[in-house]
Amino acid sequence: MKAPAELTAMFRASGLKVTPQRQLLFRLMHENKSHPTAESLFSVASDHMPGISLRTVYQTLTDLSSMGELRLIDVGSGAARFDPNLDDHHHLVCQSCGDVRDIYVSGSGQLDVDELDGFSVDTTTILFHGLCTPCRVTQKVSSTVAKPLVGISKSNTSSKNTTNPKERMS
Amino acid sequence: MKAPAELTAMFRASGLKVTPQRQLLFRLMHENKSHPTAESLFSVASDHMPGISLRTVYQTLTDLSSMGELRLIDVGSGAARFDPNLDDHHHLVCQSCGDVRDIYVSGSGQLDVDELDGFSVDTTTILFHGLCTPCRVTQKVSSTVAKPLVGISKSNTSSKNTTNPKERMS
DNA sequence: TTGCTAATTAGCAGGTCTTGCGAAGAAAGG
DNA sequence: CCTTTCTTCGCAAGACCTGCTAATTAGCAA
Repeated sequence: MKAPAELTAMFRASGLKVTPQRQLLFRLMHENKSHPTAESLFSVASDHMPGISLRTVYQTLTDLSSMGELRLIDVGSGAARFDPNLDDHHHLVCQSCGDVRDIYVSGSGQLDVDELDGFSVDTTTILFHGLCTPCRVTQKVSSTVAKPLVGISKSNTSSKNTTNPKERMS
Repeated sequence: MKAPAELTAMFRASGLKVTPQRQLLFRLMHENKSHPTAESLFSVASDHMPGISLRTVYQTLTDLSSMGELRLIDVGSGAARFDPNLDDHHHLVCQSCGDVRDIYVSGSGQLDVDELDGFSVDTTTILFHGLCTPCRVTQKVSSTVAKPLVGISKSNTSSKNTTNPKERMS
């Protein structure tokens, strides 16, 4: 994703307005490696700008995605995540803490596939599910934790961050 | 996924009861290649057993998943899909009709990954997004269809199948 | 600066998908 | 046939996301 100043220019060039809310979100997402959900970004944004609306966060993230400045990723944990890294890369997902990390995979473009017959592939997404180092070290083999279909739910309503989507921002 | 008779034995051996609802769902899922959602399976099940509850379908699919007889797949279209194919395989997802097909990928186990440092990979899921043959033939290049974050929504309430999750069952 | 107009924000209602809960019902086993 | 325990149904509720609209504001021009 481009730097805030460039995004500002791009937005104005497209007839879109650059509001303080958008500028804040540009800054918070720029080089953000935490793969935040809309909700977790909202939480951080609220610290900088109390009163900002979750709706606005969704709106801006969606706008940036459709401009190609953000990649939307779905790791199956319930809520969509947003990634400003536009390189060709994939993701590591910790099954314990839910953390998501970028990973570069060589040769993923020419995976050897059987019986494609007629299907034309546009994009390939690869998710590696496993345990990150902190979680692997901490945990004994806690066996099959019957996990619900949807992701680990957070019951924090716009307050501080809890566990799952770790944020490390300015 | 095992055959209905075997599942019946397994369930009883675990102290679980084998109800007509479960037997029907065992049959409907056995060798089912359509990757149904709970809702679409419910729709088909309702034709065979009017009055069956969507709740029961969810319950049984979840049970089968945690017994390892069904794989839960999330192609990012909003609703979870269930796959009785337990082979090591991946999925082709048509961006136009939403259809999901199994695909066998050789060498996906030893993808060349950079900087794994410490992360231990348990499972790898690969999604190929593109167009299936029917959709590719039909469509002109309909450009960027601004697609919502959540999947194509269906407003059919437990009636016949509409478009998205195609069912071809007994 | 002032004024205009189109874009944006906030907030809430509503939609989709899934799970929690409890009363009524049914499968297993004696 | 009876008892125990698990299931089913149906509804309420929760999580996530989008539609709608009145009030506000950015950007531009005079």
